Amino acid sequence: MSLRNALLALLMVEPMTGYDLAKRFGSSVGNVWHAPDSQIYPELRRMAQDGLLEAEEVPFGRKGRKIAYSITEAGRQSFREWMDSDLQWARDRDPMHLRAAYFEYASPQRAREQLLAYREHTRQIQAAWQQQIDEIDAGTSAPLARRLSTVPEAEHHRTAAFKRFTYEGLVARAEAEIAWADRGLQLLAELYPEQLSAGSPA
Amino acid sequence: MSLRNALLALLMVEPMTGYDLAKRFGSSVGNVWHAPDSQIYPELRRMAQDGLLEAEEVPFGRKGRKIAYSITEAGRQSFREWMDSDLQWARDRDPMHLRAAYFEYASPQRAREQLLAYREHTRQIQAAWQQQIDEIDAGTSAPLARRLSTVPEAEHHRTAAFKRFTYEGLVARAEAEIAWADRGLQLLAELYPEQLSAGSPA
DNA sequence: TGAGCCATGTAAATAGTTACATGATTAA
DNA sequence: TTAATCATGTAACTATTTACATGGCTCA
Repeated sequence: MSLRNALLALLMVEPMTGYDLAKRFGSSVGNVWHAPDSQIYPELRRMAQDGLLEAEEVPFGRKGRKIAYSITEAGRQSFREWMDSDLQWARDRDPMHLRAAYFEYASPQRAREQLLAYREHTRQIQAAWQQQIDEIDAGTSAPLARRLSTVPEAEHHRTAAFKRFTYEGLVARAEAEIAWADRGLQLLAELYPEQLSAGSPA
Repeated sequence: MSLRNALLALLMVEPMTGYDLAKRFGSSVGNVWHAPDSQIYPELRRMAQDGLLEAEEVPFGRKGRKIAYSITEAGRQSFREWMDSDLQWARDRDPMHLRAAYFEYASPQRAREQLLAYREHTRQIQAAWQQQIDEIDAGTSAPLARRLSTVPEAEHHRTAAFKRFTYEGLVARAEAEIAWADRGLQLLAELYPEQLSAGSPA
C-alpha cells in the first residue's frame, strides 16, 4: 500500500508519466521508498482502474506514445486518509544485523570485508540524503521547488521543514550504522589480532 | 533466503520442532528477523526436501505428534556459504520516513500522534534489545548459553562479543530514531504553536 | 469441563524481485 | 548511424501477510 501512496504523493504535486515517476523514484521519493519500473507501471494502471488517477495517452514524435497520469479528487482523498491513518510498524528484518549476530561462523577476513562493504554502502546513501538537505538549504532542490509551487507562500516554511526533517533523520540513522560498523571493525581487530594484522580497520 | 538462514542459524545449535523455532522467533532471532508461524512451517518442510534438514516425527501424549528438525551436513555447509557470501543491500522502504516527508498534508495533531506512537514503539523494541544485552552481560542469556554449549571454551568470548555487538547496534539505531521523533515533536510545536499548545511534546 | 497453551498447518492475497522484450526518439 | 536514453511493459518467481482450520495436552 505504501508504493501506492508514494506515487500519490508525487502526483499530488503535478501530473506525470510512468517513466517520469519511475525516474523520480531513483532520486527524491526513491530515497525513502524504492520501487523498480516493473512494479510502478502495473501499479499505475491499477490505480487508474480504481479511480485514483486519470490516464491520458499523449503522442510524442512520429509514433511514440506515453501515458500521463494525473491524480483525481478520489486520489487526493485517498492520500489524505492514508496520511491520517495509523501506521503499522514493519517487523524487523535486517540481513546485516542477522549476519553480524553469527560472525563467529565466518572467517574474520570475511567478517571484516562485510563490515567494510556495509560501511561504504551506508556512507553512500548517507551522502545522497545529505545532498538533499544541502539542496533544500541552498534553495536548489528541484523536488521541493515543484512542491512549493503548489502551496501557498505561508506554508513554504513548513513544507520545507518537514522535508528537511525527514532527511535529517535518515542521515542520523546512517551515522549510527556507520559508527556500529566502526565498532565492529575494532572488535574484530581485538578478537583476531594476528589474522587481521595486515589491514587497517579504518 | 534470509529466513532460511535464520532458521539454519538456530538449528546449528540444536535440533528443534517447528513450534520451538516459531516461538524462538518471538525472542532471540526474532529480534533481527521476524517471521510468522505460517511462513516457518512450510519453509522447514522445503528445507527438509532440499536436504538441509532431517525431519523426525516424535509422538507426544496419546495421539499428539511433533516434528523435530535437525540440521544436516549439507545444511551446515549451506549456512557457512551464506555467511561467507556478499550481502545485497536492501533498498530503502520506510513507511514512517515516507510519511514524515509529507507531514504538511496531515493535521498537526495527527502528525504529533504518529510521532508519539513511533517513539513509543521504538522505545519498546529498544528495551527488548537492551534486555538481551543485559542478559548477555549477566550471564543469564538462555540463547547464548545454548550456543556456548556447542562451542569450545576458547571461543566463548568471541561468540558472546558478536551477539552483544549486534544488539548494541540495534539499540544505538533505535536511539537515533527516538531522537529523531523528539526533534519532530519539537518542530511541530514550533510550526503550530496554537494548535498544539494543549499537549506537551515530551 | 473449560481455558490456555501446544502443535501443525492451508488458502488466498499482496508485495516485491529479476530477467527479459520491444520499440521510438534524440543528439553526436 | 549508432549510442544513449525515453517509454512501456510481461513472465516467472520468491517472499510475506492475513486469516482461518484443526486438534491435542495440561491443569485448575
